[in-house]
Amino acid sequence: MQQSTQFSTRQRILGAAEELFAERGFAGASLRQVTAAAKVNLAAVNYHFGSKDNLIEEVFRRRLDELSHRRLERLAALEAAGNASLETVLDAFITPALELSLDRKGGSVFMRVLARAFAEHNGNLRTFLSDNYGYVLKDFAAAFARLLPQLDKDELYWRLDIAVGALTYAMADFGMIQRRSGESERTHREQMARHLIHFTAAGLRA
Amino acid sequence: MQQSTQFSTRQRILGAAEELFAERGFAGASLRQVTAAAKVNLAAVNYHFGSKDNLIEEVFRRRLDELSHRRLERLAALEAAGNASLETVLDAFITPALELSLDRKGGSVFMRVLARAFAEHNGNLRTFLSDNYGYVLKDFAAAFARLLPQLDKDELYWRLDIAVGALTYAMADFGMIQRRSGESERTHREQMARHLIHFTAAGLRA
DNA sequence: CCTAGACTCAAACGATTGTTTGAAACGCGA
DNA sequence: TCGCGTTTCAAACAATCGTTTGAGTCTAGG
Repeated sequence: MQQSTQFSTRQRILGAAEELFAERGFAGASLRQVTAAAKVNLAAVNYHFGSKDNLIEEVFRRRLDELSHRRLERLAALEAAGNASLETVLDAFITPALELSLDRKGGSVFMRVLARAFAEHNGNLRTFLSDNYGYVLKDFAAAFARLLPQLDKDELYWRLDIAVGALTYAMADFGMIQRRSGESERTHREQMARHLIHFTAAGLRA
Repeated sequence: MQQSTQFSTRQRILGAAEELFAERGFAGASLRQVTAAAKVNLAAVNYHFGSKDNLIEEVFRRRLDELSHRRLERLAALEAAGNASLETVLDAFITPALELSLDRKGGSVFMRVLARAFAEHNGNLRTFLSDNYGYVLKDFAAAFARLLPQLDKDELYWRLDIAVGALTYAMADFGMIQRRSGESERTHREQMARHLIHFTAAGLRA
């Protein structure tokens, strides 16, 4: 099924698809553009992934499997050490995403793709993400419920809903804030994570 | 240039385009789907709007002209009455959008389209919106700067960036919160606006 | 060396894309 | 009623879409 050279084609398609989906959307990026950017043959997509829809899902799977694991790992460590607070739990959610977007050349590419997925209000994609990675949000929601016992269930879910929105939007770098010249991408994103935790913790606590 | 019957075709195209853009994105919704939903001839789009790109811009213009006006109107009234606070200024920004999404059958349709526009990171659309409606955000930013004099410029812009993200995402109803059965669309959205103001004010103040 | 399976490739499939065309239908002022 | 500008219409344009095909190349195992 897989060989040594398979790394190349499969992985390059996923990388090119990720970037083009971020830039032009799922419908807006064609397989010809993807395969041209990846420098592979057009038919390679259907050979390795079966269809465009499967390719889209695989773009998410490649990142979200590890991202989800790291988030829950940090959350568990926090609870085990007994120093869970709004700030540390938010950090457990944000920092893995921050690292993911820092160890890649493009920066926040995948986070932008993820934000695009939220816009697909009804569709296979939302179902796919909810079915496969919904448990992560559920676990974090439970942690927040423990930290905010004074809020009733409705109140809590409203605030978490808004918090997820703020995180998604900010991590995707959709905002108007430009990186200051001389400031590195790393510094910029680390500052954003810091502000994001501060802002969101205050909103949840309010 | 315009006649009594022109209301029909032009306006029905805009309405159908708005709904299909919200549901499938700009690239994902074809002109044939739009004209079929609007029950007009395919060529009517290019006759009335010139091109698909122009149609997209017009979908925004139709709503944003009035929305921007109402937002600034409320903001000015607040400042004139001398009772500007974080909550009231946020209300001046949110309530007109709330009303817009309530007086239409589809609900939050246009707000979803607007959120899609933010995902088009580089493109004519971001430039178009920034050029034509950027002054609204600028005026509100100035109002917030007056209300938060203890924050330096950088700190303020970070927080506003995150706040805009939370507002955009929440108004587009991208979240996981489902309307409770028996609860009207109106009640649901009014509750959301209330929580949004509370959350965001706390985040800005933190 | 030879063969079987994994992989790549150019080419083509029918369907769909945005846009254009020219003629038909409409509606109002003269 | 006539005529003219506005609007609608079916049809077609070239281009591009996702997908399939079948022959080709490559490489590891016997």
